[in-house]
Amino acid sequence: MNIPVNIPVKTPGSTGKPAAESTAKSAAHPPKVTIEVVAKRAGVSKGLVSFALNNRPGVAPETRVRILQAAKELGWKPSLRARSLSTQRSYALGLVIARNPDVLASDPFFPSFIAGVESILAPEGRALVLSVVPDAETELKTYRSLVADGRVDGVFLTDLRHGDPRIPLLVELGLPAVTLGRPDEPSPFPAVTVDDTPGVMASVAHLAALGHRRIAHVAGSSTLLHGSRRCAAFAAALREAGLPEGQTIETDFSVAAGSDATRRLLTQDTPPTAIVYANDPMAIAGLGMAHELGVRVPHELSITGYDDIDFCRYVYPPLTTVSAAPMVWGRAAASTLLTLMENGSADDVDLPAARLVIRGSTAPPRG
Amino acid sequence: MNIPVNIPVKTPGSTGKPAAESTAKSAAHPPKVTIEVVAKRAGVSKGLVSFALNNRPGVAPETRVRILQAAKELGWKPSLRARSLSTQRSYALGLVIARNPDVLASDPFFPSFIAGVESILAPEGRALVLSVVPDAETELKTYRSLVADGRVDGVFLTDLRHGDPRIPLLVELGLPAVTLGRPDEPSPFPAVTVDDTPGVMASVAHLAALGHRRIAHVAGSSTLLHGSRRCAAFAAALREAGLPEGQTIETDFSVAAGSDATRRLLTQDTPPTAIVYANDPMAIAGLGMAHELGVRVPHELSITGYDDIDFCRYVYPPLTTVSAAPMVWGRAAASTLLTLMENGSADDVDLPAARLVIRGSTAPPRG
DNA sequence: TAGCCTTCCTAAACCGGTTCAGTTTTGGTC
DNA sequence: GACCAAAACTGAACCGGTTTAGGAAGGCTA
Repeated sequence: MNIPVNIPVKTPGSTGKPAAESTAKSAAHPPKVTIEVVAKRAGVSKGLVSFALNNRPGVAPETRVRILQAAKELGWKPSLRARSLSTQRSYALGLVIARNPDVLASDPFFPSFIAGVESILAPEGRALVLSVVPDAETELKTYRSLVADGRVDGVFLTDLRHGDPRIPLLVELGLPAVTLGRPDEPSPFPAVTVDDTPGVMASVAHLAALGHRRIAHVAGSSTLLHGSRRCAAFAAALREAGLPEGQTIETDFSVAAGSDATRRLLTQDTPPTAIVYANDPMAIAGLGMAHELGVRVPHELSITGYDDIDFCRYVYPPLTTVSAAPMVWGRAAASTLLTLMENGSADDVDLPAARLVIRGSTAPPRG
Repeated sequence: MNIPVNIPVKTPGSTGKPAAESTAKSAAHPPKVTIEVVAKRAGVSKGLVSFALNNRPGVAPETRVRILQAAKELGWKPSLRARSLSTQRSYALGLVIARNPDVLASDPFFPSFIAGVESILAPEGRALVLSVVPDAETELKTYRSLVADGRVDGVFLTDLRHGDPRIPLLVELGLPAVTLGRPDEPSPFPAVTVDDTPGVMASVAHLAALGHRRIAHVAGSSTLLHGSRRCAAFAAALREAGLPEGQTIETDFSVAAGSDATRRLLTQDTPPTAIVYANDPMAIAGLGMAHELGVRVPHELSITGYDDIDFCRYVYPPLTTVSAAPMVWGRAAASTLLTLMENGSADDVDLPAARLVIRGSTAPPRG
């Protein structure tokens, strides 16, 4: 049953740490280049090398040049570990994700967000320490141990919740942070926000303009700030359009929940003619459920999502959705966090509001 | 346009590093608990505390107890940074992902894999350092700098390629690693594998049994080992079933490419009656394209995917696919890497072969 | 009682940077 | 030439552990 494909030459038990030697000409120990060696070469004390490196005042211009020259010749890079010990910093940032693995897997937000973060951190020589934990309790413990171990100098706070306990915790721990979105209580941390209200309102307005009167909402978890905010935006938009209150079903943002909610909505006596989903994965699941129930989209049911994930363009019909920009968000958050740590303060950043992208999943009702 | 929602009380510019003080009773400096303090309390030298902590021989049993007791009373945890400096280890593991952001975003493999990795690392006090880079060249540089900075003690090697340059690089750098899958050339590193051949072959066998004779393959990138292996398995399965060679289109695993490939296949004079996709996102895109072209699935076209991502169950018709188990993979890889670093060697692990999951997207042809 | 191991422990070096008190050099002013 | 301040630089302490050489105490053999 186990078909061997290209099994490499390897005697059992030979797997192991590769030998340290790399070049053939390694006669003795490859002499480690430390700040001492550089100092000697440049004919100065190691303290001065340190000064020159971190370009601080008090080093004569020509001496500085000589030192940097020596460092370059020797190929010296200061030891991050030694530097960490004396500066009490780790030159790394942290991201703790507390999510049900299923939800995490179907949500493309984080991969993109992280790609954005990395694009800023890498050139700065900062690393990203990632933790994925199963629940909120473990999450708090994780922050504590990240700080206790001095693993990170700052963190990204995503998936804000009402009265988020992480904010006082981080304050207590003295850990700088950036919040993705604005917390609903006083926070000392800079916030990077994308206003998602206009996008949701535009979705509803778009549906209303098409003639829909019974619009339902498959919402995300109301414990999450953006979940309840999108919910509020939905209700406000209905009022604004002069429509009656719509049905709302709260979910955990998972694909399975989106599917279930859709079934419940569509198997009623008077089903809605349009459904606004709080994220794309649920909308796609809803699309599947509609198919299964024989409800044609968009002719008998209009559907909108949120996020504009890659899939949207390629399901059928292509999904009308609201375009967020997680990569941009990641970049902004990383820049802000770096600024905060460097200057001791950073301004909030408001990214351009997410915009409605109209595709084929919405049409006038009973078309 | 910018609707303010719960803007917290905050004077501009007040954002900044939160004050370090946490408890009200912080009279003077909160006295840092170092190994010195513990040593003093236990009435021994700090060297001995170190010995006791790392339970090494040469400490009298009662003394050891006294030391550990003192440490507990003082709430002492050894400083990771200091320990890093003297042991030359970082107690962190690395994962470098080189992927087009689009592909990365639609592929739920990594989130799940990482969740699995974390479930093993966290209890061991190890952190995961994640890098997402745009291309293979940057990837190599990233490994170099991770080592140069001593950020990680070992790495996970995913998305193996033919004659993968990362393997000799890691050997040169002396960095322990675990490969996800077996490289096609000698490798000193332990491999954690899931044999994907049986799954692909089962897919084809299943389709052949249903009566399909024109089966096409939308393959992944052939530079990736698992891409070309699945391709080979596909061809082999056709031969085994006594079917003629099938059409194969190579892609980059992206949703867009899956959609395009499907259009090309279906708009031919004699289109296939079944398509085997190298991953689920492409299969789902293929499903969308089939709908768009008015080709009914599964009646006029059968479709199979690979990975069994969450979506599969919720699209319509639900997708027949091959179930991989990225979380289990993550766990196995993390365990193996830890073993390797502790013992200097670790055995290969063969995880149970991925299995075919039959759902609604496959049926006899021209039903 | 000397000689020799063990066992338990200490003191100090070490990892490789940063930082600061203080010394030497430089240059300007009267 | 004396005086002084600023600039340039050194030496040593420091971050907080690990590791090693070696010392003291105790037990065993001859």
